Amino acid sequence: MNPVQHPVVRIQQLGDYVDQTVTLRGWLYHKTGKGKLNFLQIRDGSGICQAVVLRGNVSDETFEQVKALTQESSLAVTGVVKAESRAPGVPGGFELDVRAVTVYQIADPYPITPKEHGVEFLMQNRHLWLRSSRQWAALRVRAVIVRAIRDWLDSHGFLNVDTPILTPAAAEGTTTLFSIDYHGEPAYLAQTGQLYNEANIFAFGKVYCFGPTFRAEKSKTRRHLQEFWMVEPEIAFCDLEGLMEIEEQFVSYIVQRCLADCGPELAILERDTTHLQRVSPPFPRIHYDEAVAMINRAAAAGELVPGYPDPVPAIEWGDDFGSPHETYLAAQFDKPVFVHHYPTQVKAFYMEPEADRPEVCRSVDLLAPEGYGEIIGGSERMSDPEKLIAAIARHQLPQSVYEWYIDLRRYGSVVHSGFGLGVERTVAWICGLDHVRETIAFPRTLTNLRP
RNA sequence: UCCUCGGUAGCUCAAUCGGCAGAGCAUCCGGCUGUUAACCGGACGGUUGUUGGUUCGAGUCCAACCCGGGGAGCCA
Repeated sequence: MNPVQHPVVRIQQLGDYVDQTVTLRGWLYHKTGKGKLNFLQIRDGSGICQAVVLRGNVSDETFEQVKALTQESSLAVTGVVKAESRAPGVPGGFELDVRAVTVYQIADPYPITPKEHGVEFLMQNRHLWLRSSRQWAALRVRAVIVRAIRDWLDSHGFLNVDTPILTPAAAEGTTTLFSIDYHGEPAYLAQTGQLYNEANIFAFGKVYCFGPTFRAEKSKTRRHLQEFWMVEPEIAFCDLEGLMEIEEQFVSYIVQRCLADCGPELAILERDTTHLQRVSPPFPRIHYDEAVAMINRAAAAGELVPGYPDPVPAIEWGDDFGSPHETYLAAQFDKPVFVHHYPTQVKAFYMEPEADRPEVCRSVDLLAPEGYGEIIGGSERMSDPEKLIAAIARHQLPQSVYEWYIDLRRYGSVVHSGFGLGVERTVAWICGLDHVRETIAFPRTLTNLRP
C-alpha cells in the first residue's frame, strides 16, 4: 500500500475523514506497546492523534519497524480514520487504524521524556521543549492573542505604524537600556515606541506599533523578560477617561476571542476559565488615593499578600506601588482593575498632571487578576509645550534631545493618550501559566541567552 | 545589587549521627490485543558543580568561588 495514494491530512481536520483512508505525517510523541497491539501518539503540529497498529493489519516487517520506533521519530502513517471514544488526542475521539507506515528517521534517544523535568534542563532544551503539548498550546494561544490584538485595532480605525528599535536616547530616564555601537555613536534598543507614536498620531489620528522591546533590568521573576513584545496604541483627541474605555473594550475582546478560539489549547493547559468568562466592560476603576487607603487598611489588619507568606507592606502616599501592593490590589477584584491618578513624581515626565491637583497625573495602569500583575501602563500625554519643557527640565533631561517631541505640541497640539500592553504577561494570564518564559518561543531572561 | 533555596546516573530524586552512592524514568533485551506518564522480568548507566580545608574516613562538616530556581528593587 503506497501512502501517496491517499489524501495527506492534518490531524486538526481528522473529523472530516471518518471511515476514510488517509495519511498523517508527523512525529512520534508517545508509544505504548501491548504485544501484538501498539498505540502510537502522533503529533503533526496541528494536533495529536492515536494510531493503532495491530499485528496482522500490517506486514510483519512494518510491525517490527513500529516496535523499533523511538520518541520523536519522524514518520507517515496510512490507515482508516475511526471515531473511537477511548482515543486520547487533540482533538480526542478519533484514531487511525494503521495499514502502512513509512519511517523517515529513527530519532536518537530523546532527552525530554513524559516524566518531570527541571526548569534549567527544559530551558537548555527549549528548541525541543517547544514540541511538548503544554508549550505547543501556550504558543498557539499567543498567536491567537496577537491576531486578536491586530484584528481589534485594525477594525477600530487604528493604523499600524511601527517605530524604530534602534534609538538615540531613553524615552523614560530610569530604566536600564541595552546599548549598541551605532557607527561610533552610542545607541540603544528601544524600550518603547511611544514618543514616535505621538508623532504618528498627528499624521494618522489613531495608530499602534507592535514589536519587541528591550529592558536590561536585573529582574529575575516570573513576570520579567529582557526582550518582550508590546503593542502600543496612541490616540489623538482622547483623554484619560476615553483611554480607559478603549482599554477595557480591547482587553475584553482579546480574552473572549481566546475563549472562543482556543478551547482545546486552554484544556491542555488545564486553565480554569471561570475568571476569564467574566472579563467584560466595564472594569472597576480605583483612584490612587483609594488604592493607598485599601493597602494601608490591609497592612494595619496584618493581611497577607495573596499567594505569598508575607504581610501586605504599608505604603506612604506618594510612593509607587511595589509588586506585593499590586498583587494585593488586583486580588480584591475578579476582573482586571484600573488604578488611575498616580503621583506625578513617580511617573514619566510626559504624563499630564491633573489640572486642579498637579501632584497626581492622568495615568492609568491595568492590573490583571490572579496575581499576573500590571499588563497595561498608559496615560494622557502632556499637550502644552511650555508645561512639557518645564517637565523635561524638572526631570533633568536634555531639552535639545526632545526638541522634535516638543514640536508636536507647537504644531496643532491636541489632547491625546496611549498605552502599552505587554503581550507575554497577557498570554501568561489568559493561559494561567506561572512564568512568562513559557509565553514566547525563545525567551530572553536574565540568565538565558541561548538557545 | 540584595534576600532566599538548590547543584548526586541522560532526566527527576533518595542516601538516618560523618561509615559499601540507590531508586524510578529514558536507552537496550524479553513478555503482553485497549494503552492513556501502561505494566511485568532482565541489562546498561557515577570525577556527588569547582577548588581548598577538617577527619582514620566527606555526597554529608568548614571556607571561597561557579552555575541555576524563586523573590525584592524597577517595570509591561
